[in-house]
Amino acid sequence: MSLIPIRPGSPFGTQPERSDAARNRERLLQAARDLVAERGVDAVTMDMLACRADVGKGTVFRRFGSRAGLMMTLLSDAEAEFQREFIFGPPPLGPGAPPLERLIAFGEARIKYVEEYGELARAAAEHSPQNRHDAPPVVLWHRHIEMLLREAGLDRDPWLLALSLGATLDPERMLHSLRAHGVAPERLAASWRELVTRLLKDC
Amino acid sequence: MSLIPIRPGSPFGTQPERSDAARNRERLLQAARDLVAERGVDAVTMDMLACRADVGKGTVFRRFGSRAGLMMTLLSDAEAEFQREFIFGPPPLGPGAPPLERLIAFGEARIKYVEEYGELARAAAEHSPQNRHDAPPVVLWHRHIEMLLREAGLDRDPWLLALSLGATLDPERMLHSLRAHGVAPERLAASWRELVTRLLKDC
DNA sequence: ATAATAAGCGGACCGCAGTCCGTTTAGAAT
DNA sequence: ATTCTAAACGGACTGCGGTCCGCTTATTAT
Repeated sequence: MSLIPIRPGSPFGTQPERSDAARNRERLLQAARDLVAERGVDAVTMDMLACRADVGKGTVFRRFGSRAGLMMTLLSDAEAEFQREFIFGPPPLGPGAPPLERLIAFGEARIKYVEEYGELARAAAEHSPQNRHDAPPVVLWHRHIEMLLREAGLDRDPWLLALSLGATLDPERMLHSLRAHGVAPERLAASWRELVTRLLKDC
Repeated sequence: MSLIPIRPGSPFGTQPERSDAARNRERLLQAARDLVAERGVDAVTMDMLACRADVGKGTVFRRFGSRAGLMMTLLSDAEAEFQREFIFGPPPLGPGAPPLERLIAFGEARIKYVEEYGELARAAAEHSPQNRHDAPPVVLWHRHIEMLLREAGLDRDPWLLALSLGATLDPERMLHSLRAHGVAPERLAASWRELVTRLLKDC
């Protein structure tokens, strides 16, 4: 399902999960989606979730590891879809277009993603620089930007430059611009376009 | 003392703090510095601080408002010094040099700042997008970058562009590169130089 | 000196994320 | 069907940041 397996599911040799575990997982995911829908991401507590799903608290943490892990799980379908699009999808986001256009499209797609899932994404990164910067999806985005920079001929430490560009697209930061400062998404997109266009000029 | 008054001190008409309050503030700051020195920022808890300073927990929070507030207070001298340097100090960091050189110097200074105070700065921004992005010093850095961009002739939404550049210099992010990935500070500086140089080319 | 008062104080208390460990149970082996 | 065992479970417990509120005390006015 996800291109990068975010949670438990099924590495290879491992036997399938027990039936009660599967049932509880479904109950938990359903309850989590309901709670997020009716109260907002930030108001959902792990106790609340355990209670609503009618399981013990230990079960919640066994399943998701942490609050951030729960949020990642809730995001994983959207995340997988996003990954599919920029890896296999049609240009300009997917392969086929020149790198500058792909970069621009990548930024625009991220902005839309943050508009829709920003709160979840923020909660999925909270309380751990490790999760924030080295979670598999983040590393993948980073590598993708780095690859596009290389393709565009930017050979001076593209890894760090990709980190800088990634910082611009950070969910918390963009969310803050959008919500706290009322910046229009189109303006964010225009600024991103301007930024990468200038960066890649004459390479 | 600080150019931007970070904590309580003395707005104008307010009478000076009571003597016992002053004494407790000194005790708290001394205890906080000691604890940070001997156990590291992340290991210092508010209870621990209250206990070491021999005051009640309520007093700690009355003084600093939150853990982040405490860390900001511990940073305020270094922060004021940094502000002085890029506002009034000698070029290329201070006024007098061309904007590109000032930008480069600003990034370099921030990198040194993070090397020295990164953990404190990270802790000062934790648990609140509000504090992270709209704290007075952050706003000041942002304005400074924006001003330099304008001076350099970059007139397409310099406010948002400054936000992007600021994101690159974010303490948590740089700290993560430095510590978790072992990136040398000189490499960070070189990447920053490359980034802003390309951005300001042909303006 | 005494009284009045507001700032300051302390620590019990709360909510939340995350852990621990004794108990239950699904599913395999016989 | 019975036994076995490892996975799963549940909820009491811990640690931390942060709040609340009744008590204390420095300071000012009389």
